[in-house]
Amino acid sequence: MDILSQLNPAQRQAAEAISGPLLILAGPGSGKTRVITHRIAYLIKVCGVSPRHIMAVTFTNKAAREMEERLNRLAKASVKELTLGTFHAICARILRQEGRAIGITPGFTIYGRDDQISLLKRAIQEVDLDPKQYPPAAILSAIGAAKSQMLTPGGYAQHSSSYFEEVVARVYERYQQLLGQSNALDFDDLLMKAAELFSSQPGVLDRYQQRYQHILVDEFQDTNLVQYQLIKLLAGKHRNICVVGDPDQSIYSWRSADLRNILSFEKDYPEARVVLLEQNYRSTRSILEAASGIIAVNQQRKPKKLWTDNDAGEPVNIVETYNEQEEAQFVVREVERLVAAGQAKPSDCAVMYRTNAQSRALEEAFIRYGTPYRLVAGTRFYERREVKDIIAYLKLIQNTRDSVSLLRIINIPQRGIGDRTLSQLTSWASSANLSRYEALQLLSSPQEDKPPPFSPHAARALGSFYAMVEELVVGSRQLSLVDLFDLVIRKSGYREYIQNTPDGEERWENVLELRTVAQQYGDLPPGEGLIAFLEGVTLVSDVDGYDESAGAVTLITLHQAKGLEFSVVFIVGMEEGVLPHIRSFDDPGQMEEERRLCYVGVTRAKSRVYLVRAFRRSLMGGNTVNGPSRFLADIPSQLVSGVGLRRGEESQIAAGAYSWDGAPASAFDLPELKVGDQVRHGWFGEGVVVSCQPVRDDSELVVAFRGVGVKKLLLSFARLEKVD
DNA sequence: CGAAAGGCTCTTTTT
DNA sequence: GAGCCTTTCG
Repeated sequence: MDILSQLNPAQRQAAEAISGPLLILAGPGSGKTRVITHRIAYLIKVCGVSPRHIMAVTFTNKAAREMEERLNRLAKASVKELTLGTFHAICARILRQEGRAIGITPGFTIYGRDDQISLLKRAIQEVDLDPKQYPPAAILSAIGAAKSQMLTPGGYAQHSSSYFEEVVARVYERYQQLLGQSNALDFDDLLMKAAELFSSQPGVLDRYQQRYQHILVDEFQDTNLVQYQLIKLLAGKHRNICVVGDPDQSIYSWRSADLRNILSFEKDYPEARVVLLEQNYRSTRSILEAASGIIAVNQQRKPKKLWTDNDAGEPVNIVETYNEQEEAQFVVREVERLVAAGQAKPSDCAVMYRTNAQSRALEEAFIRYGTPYRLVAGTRFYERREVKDIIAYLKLIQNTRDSVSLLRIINIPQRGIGDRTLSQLTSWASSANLSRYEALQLLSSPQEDKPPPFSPHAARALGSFYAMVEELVVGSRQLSLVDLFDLVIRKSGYREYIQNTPDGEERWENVLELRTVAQQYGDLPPGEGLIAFLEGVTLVSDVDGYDESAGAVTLITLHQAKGLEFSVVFIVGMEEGVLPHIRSFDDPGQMEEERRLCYVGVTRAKSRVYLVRAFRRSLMGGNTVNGPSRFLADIPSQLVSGVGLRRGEESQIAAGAYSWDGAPASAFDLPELKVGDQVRHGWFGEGVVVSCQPVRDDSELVVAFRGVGVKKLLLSFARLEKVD
């Protein structure tokens, strides 16, 4: 049987070139995932390579899971021994195994973004800086950038060339100390320490080089320097390294992803073969050409010629609405229309946006219309207070030095351990050179040479907290994860506590949902289950939970949409300041990235694309009027059809293509209106003009409609009729 | 010590 | 509009 028989010639070439370095430049929809899975299956089934000797790195856990499923089907062999996962997950595994060699305890805790921020706040305070003047988020991103270039605090300090960087250097150093005291590694440490391990321990490196005869990296355009170094080290012996990417889909530069990795690849591996995958199997020709029009404007790119055998399909729809509510309403109604016409199922449709905040208006509309939807990220399940609390308990049990978790829950539920007691504990512990938890331990044992500073009341509270955690720690050694979970709830009194807060029942439900997650680790031995669970909940990404079979419309950020595909794609917020985002305006490089983001969105679509913008949008409380996104102008006009466009743009519309609120689509003469005039609206009925404000080249009206209420409308858009 | 109220600052994207 | 922090009061 020929595993590769289903591939086109270029794909086949990419799958077969198993020895030596290989760079696959894969356009959107070109069957990239297909190539990777077939390549691995080919390695295993045809070339007889043991899965043990293969490492495949994906961008998300979900991608890893899917690849595993596909391989199980394709190779019909156990791929259990395959090393498959994200850089972070793979590095965490390696460090638990080998970290001792560079002073890392196997039971380390992984700090995610929120933990990082909270530890960073403390670090900033401890070097006597004001967290208000130096926002933790800004410092965190500087430290992250440093770590992605493998700069230690010392190394960073040497390079620092501005006052801010000197500040960062000081904070960075303290922050690393605090991490060490907590026996914790942050996200970026996972990569950096793994690279450090391999650079400093030739013996360890040698073993791993021996093992990984074949290495594959997906989404290579979004790797950063540490990640590049890691694979360079690992592939150093066999040099069978295959990287797959598309420079036009590089959208993570803010996370230190570096497109230069693709250039470096050809330099570091001069013998590398390059395969281009240019045939698109996903999209209609109109969609592909529209996307090409958008991306072609970028200067920093190699032109490439994507093509497809698919039909031209429908034009790309450009839609203007008045505000984000109407934008959302348009989306929902259009979905309903497509569904009713039998042209799509809800699950075929996705709504994409630049920022998470945009999902709110959409959600409200979906709820109001009763149309099923699924929000990919936003749920942010693991960011909920109650979920974080329980996880903090479990983290503390697993690693009692974890100061972030300890401080989070030491007084939740309230145990009478207030700020004062806490700062006493902190200074007492640090003067004795102990972790806070060790200090608690000392407090409850009789031999004290340093008298603890606490009031009897506080001492009792601390003592009973310590006793509780100790009991939980003991439990963790013998109980299954779920039993431990229940013990935590019982001993802490968390259920009663959370149920008495606002939205208590809903919060409790979330705790139970977390419990269900914990159940999935039931077959692991006690300690291992806990570590695996904690690692799982820390390294999850939002798309990981995304289930395409849910039968609902998908609401998703453009970033998360990378790698997915849908029949029908709505991109909302096609406005200057939103997409492209305002923060990219003064940086041409960032602007190019916004353009790539738009390109990623459009190329997710198989058959229909709607680019929707709102004339007015509320942003952070305020209101803004945004012009249409510059990207819209870069789509060849013959590929476009407009809906609900304002006057002056109507010429582009295929006449009568769409009338989305039942208003007569032909009434384009703008009536001259003044306060007090009677008007009729196709939707709201009759009303009276309350105010009339000029906005740009237009007028914004406030109209009181009989039996409907007061509405704000845009003159050119509302299609009002004057009633005499 | 803790709850409640008021004031402040941000809001890009995320493994 | 929300979350976070500080202040204030009981």
